[in-house]
Amino acid sequence: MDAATAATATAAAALVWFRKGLRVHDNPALDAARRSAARVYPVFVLDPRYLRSDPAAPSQGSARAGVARVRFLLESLRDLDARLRRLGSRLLVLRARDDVSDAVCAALKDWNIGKLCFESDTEPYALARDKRVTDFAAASGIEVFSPVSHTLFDPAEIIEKNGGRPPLTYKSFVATAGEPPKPVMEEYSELPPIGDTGGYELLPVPKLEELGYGDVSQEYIPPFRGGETEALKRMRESLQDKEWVAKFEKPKGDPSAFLKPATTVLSPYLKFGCLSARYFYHCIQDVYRSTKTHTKPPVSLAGQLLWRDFFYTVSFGTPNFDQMEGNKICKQIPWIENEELFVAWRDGRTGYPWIDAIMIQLRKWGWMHHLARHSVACFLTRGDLYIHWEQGRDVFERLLIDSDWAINNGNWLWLSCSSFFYQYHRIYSPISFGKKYDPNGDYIRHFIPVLKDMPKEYIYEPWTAPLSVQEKARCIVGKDYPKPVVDHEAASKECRRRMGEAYASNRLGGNPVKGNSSNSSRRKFSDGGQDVPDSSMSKQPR
DNA sequence: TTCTGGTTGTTACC
DNA sequence: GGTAACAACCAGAA
Repeated sequence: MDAATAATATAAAALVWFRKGLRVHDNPALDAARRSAARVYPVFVLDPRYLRSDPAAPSQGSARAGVARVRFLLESLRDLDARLRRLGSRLLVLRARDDVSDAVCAALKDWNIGKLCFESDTEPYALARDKRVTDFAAASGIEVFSPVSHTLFDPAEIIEKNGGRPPLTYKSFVATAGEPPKPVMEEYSELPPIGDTGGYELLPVPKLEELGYGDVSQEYIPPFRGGETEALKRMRESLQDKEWVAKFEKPKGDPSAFLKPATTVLSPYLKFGCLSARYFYHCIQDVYRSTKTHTKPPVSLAGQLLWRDFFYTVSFGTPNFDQMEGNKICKQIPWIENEELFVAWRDGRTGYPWIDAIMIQLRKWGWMHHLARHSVACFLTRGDLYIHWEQGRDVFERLLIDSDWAINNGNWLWLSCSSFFYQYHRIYSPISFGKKYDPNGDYIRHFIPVLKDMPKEYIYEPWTAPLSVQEKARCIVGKDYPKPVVDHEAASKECRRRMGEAYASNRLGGNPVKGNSSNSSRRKFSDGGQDVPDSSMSKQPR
């Protein structure tokens, strides 16, 4: 159903189910509810599976989310509640006993809801959850309105426009997508009141301390506060500097900048929907209209929002997108298993200060610059350790405050040269890449205090410092700070060799017996086989 | 079948 | 701050 039809339908009571989309502006689901019902119940359901403390997890938080992201979520909910209250409403925070969908269905029934409105969500977990609710609604005669408003475009529409498959390059995605719809930005001063909530106990948004994660050190508070209010303020501040916006080129940012990050840091707000991607996109276009020239996609600021939609679209149209096995766009690579090396990477103890500082920033802030993410992802996978990208993906997914299923998986596929990007001989140096931006090592000194007195000559390679220098800096390598877990020169060389081998066997792989070379120009999406290459391209068959 | 272009490598050299 | 060599990938277009 489109927005206009939704608006004309009337229902006595509507329930707006917030999940992502934690905002009032450009919120078509909320908009449809307020137009069509005399009473509107804005609901958020706390998911115990997402929030329950897990003492066995490698850092404070739940099994699925680190404390930084949980804090960001709670701040966002408090802000949403405050904004709804200014409109004469409030956020109804429910606690699911087990399954979130059960809690929603119960509320729909208990409050005699005639219309359910929620933002469409394309993640597999969300699709399964939402289907349980929409099935219940259909069986109960409850009208459902579920608009696309998390992304610029509707991923399903783009796939259809592209002939039933997702575009696999950014360029073809942009060509297919065209211009995004405009945001819904109508101002209004009040919402319909909430109705009778019966015997429901209405609790305020819980405090982080109430969730049982123990004492959360002040050290682990990221410098970004959650919520729509903060999102809009941050966006306006970023867009105020029109020259900066017009000249923005993503690959040129400084990954070591942390006091004033080189990007907008709006990603966590987009992740939770505190900021509408469409509103942001259109505000950027306004800035472009006021400047003589501006950068273009893929590197421009607007181009970054298109990247986001690109990954949403490919992830929606690719079965098993979040794993190697059964994923047709993913190279099959025999990654090695090495718990010791993996834990060293995860906990920021590789002995490479640039890598470790980034991983510590991740644990403390839940955010790092994009290129910093590249450095550590490359190091874990095809660059040095040759460990499975899914293991790194899990660490990022849990700890990042902007952790986003489609984008996180997409970037790990990219960085591990498993999909999208295939130039595996391009490897980030864990020494020179950071040094290029921050020769003094201020970033390292900030996140790894034990190295703060190491002279700049050695800060990226402390194991090369003479013992007298290490003693003077009160940092003995091997005691106060680890020795490198691998030799980058040798490890990266070996990784290149293995990647070459893996690629060759992917070309040979699939079903060389069944494969029909006369057919090979047609891309086969329906079976497991990849096209059979010209034998002169291949190494020895095995 | 062939060609082109691809957000974000490093080092050496000018 | 620019360029070439390094070794050589793929999807999409023609």
